[in-house]
Amino acid sequence: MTTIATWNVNSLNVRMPHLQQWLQSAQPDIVALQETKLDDPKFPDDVLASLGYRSVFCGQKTYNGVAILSRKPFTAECITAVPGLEDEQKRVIAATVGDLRIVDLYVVNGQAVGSEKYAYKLRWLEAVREWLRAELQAHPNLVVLGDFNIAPDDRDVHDPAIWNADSIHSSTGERAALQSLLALGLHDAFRLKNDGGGHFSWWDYRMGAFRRGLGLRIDLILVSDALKSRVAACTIDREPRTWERPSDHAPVVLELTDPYP
DNA sequence: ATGGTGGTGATACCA
Repeated sequence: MTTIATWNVNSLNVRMPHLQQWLQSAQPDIVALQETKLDDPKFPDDVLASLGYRSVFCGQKTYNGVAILSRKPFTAECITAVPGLEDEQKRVIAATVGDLRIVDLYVVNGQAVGSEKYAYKLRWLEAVREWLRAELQAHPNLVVLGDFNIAPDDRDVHDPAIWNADSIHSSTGERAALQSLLALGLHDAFRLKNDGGGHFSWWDYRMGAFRRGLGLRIDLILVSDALKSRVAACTIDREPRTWERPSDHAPVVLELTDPYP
């Protein structure tokens, strides 16, 4: 079995103790991180190495920043930008581990429907789609995971009246953009194993949202056609969200059976 | 009804 996780840590500086504790208890093979908020020289790759994880990372100060951790060696140079997209923001990293291609995304938040940041979100997702089209051609065993900042459908929001067609994270345009990624031949791994609503990966820090169960499922793991039959489980680990000074996101964990033979 | 919380870093900005 291979365990692959995604977690928006909202500052790796602050969350390093949480990450260490979680790595030790969950024992994932591969972890995609978002919002590390660290310049590359400050990335704690030595500490992670002492815990048994190699890392590749692409960060900046204060905002954004992504990384992939792996117990097994990376077997190709990593990519840290969307080909052909002009973008200062460090939001993507792709790496290869064994027979798996891993693409880690920190999708643009988008602020509000109709804003400039919303337009940037949709433009960015279009460029990512064209990149993923090429990645799929080159790497049939593709996992695309991260903070998508999009709740795929109404089961993925606590209140569809609040999170509606005009709200950021659930708008018609964002959901269409996500569907066009899936149309490349990708599958929302969580939905391969769970049908119901009320499963969330993010809760606002404000108004006791976590305690009251008011969340969204916006952290996703997508798998290619070739990997679909290897998905054994996909779960959201809410426990780290209960810890003191938590990230506002919970880790999402995919379990893949090993290829036969 | 606005502000409610948190990270960064020193003041607003982003989420």
